[in-house]
Amino acid sequence: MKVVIAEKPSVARDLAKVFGKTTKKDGYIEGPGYSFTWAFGHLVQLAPPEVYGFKGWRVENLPMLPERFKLAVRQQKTASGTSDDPGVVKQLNIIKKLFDEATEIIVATDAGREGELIFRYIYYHLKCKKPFKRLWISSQTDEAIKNGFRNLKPGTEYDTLFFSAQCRSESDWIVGLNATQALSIAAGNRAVLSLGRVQTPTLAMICFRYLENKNFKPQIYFQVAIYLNKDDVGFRALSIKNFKDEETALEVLKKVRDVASGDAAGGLIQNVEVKPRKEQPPLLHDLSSLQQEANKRKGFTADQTLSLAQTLYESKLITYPRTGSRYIGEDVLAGIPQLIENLEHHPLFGKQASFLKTAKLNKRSVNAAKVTDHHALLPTENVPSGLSPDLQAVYDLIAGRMLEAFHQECIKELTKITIESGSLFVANGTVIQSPGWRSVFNQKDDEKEDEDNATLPKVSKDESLPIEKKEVLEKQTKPKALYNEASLLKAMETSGKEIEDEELRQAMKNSGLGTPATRASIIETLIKRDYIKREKKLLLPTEKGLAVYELVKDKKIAQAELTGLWEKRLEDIRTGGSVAEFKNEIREYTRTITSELLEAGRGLSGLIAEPEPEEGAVICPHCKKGALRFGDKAVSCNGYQRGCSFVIWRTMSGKQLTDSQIMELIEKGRTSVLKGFKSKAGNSFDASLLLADGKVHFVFAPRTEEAKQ
DNA sequence: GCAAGGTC
Repeated sequence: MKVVIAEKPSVARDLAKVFGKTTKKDGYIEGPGYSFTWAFGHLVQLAPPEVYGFKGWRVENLPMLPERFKLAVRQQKTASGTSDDPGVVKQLNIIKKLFDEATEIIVATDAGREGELIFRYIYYHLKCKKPFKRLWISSQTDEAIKNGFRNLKPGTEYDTLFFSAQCRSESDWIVGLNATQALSIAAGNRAVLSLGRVQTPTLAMICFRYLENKNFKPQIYFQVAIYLNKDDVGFRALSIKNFKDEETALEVLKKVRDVASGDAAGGLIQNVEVKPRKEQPPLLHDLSSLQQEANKRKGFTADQTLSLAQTLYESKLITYPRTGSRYIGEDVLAGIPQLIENLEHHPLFGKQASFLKTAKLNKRSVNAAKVTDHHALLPTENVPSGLSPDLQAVYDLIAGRMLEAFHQECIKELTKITIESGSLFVANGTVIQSPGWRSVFNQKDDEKEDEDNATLPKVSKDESLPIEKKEVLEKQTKPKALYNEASLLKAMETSGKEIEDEELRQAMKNSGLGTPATRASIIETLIKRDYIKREKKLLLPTEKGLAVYELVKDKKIAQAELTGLWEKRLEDIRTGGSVAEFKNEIREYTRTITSELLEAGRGLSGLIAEPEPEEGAVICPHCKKGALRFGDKAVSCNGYQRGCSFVIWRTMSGKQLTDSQIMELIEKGRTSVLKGFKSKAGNSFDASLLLADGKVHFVFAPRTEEAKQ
């Protein structure tokens, strides 16, 4: 029997379908001659530092540079700490059993670097030795799948891809964990001050923009506006020049031949320029553009949108959401007319669907070469009903975008009228002649220029019009806007470089910060660390975030370019370049940044405030701070983290345990230490949570002999 | 108690 392993259940199902009759089993699907199993993303990952004996967060451990990395089962967090995720363990056992029985292993994880890593980590963790073949497809249509199975590649052809993936993974571990511990320890170990290749440049972007905005000195300038009229259609024209001081503007104003100054038609039309402009429809959505749109229109956070999209995906209403491509291939295009027809009764854009059914489809979003692991977001053939408003909103953004993307161009007419009246003035106007794709949502332009006239009358050269009013306008230059989630996601895609052009932005994506699947969680991490906060729609740095930024802003770890540099090297490795060289450089860099941060981070200690104890929290009598909560089951003093040399204890019932009672429980083996450890010195503990007689006790005890005195 | 990456 051949065993096929996919990255996720949905792909395994798609593959199995092609082979005809299949039976669903626990954790895999059985078909004729094949079994199809799956992972759920990374089931196996790099082991945490403790596994190498790096206990606690201590200077002596740094830098942590494992010679050979170890793998561990993905962890889950529970009230009593972290442990192997039972769902993952179960699936790994199923995979192991299938691999053991297999005559051939076929790797069908996503066709990309991380897909390769997902499989290899599982394979090496299970100590499997069987050779494997690789299925490499970028589309899940029956034809593509069949073709892929006819053209399986030897697994070894992807060894260098694995090496590059492994380097990415290990380098993020080494740099991220060491930098995080170094900064946190230096600042007094009172809070986690995390740093990483992606999160720190992201924080830097937010802080830089915030400071730039705050320190912006607006320049005041003046413009002269005149108001003309023809056939009862009024419009406004502005002086071509801006003026630094009001006096000059007033002089220009004075020369304007308005009606009040006795000139019945003092505005001489010097020139009329009419230009048509075609506006292509937007591309189909990828996750990032969906998140941006949902943030702009509905105020959803990136994280909310991802989770709503995941729900729609699990309900089989939309295609795979964590895609980074905004294109589809010809094969998918074949199914689009049906998808459009399905929307005919949609209350918002049923009409447009009906129209599009008979129109020629715009092929701008069709480009198989730009489809990577997954194609752009589309609705599926299933028609939803009774969705919650939020789910419906996200569904509508995806379905509506599909209509837009295949719709016709929007044709606009740009008119520019130049008027002479003492000096030169210009009136701009935009008229939509054929809305095309814009009729789907009937949305105005994003950047509506306030200098534009909604309507302009027909005027001709050398005509003279009355000027009904004139005035001096005082204006200010504006700073760049603070980031919100939409603009931050956009900036992350292009490493902070501002690129308006959609296609150019697509091209830059490969060197962007993070991936579509991880950006939302990066933002959430920065919030969790108290580096940034949401204020209405804006993302603003906190004091802590700014302090960390100040400290690291000139270091490589805060530069978006670091990712670009790594990517270049990883690509070298994929094509056969030296792995050892890159690894050595990363280690060397880690040594440098670790010692720099240990030194520099000391300046932060005063800035990291203690969190206020929560309402009803247990207060440690020694350090007078609130104890940590483990769900509703347990609390524990976190004294050793904040320099309190005592760890305190209380049982659930309020009964105090003495040191000797604790020792007795441990010695009798009736207690298991869930967190921390007991030292050989007897009553010296690092433990904070004990289980005895099936009851949870919170035990606070002196950590060392010295502390007891 | 840490990274970034994947996905339920």
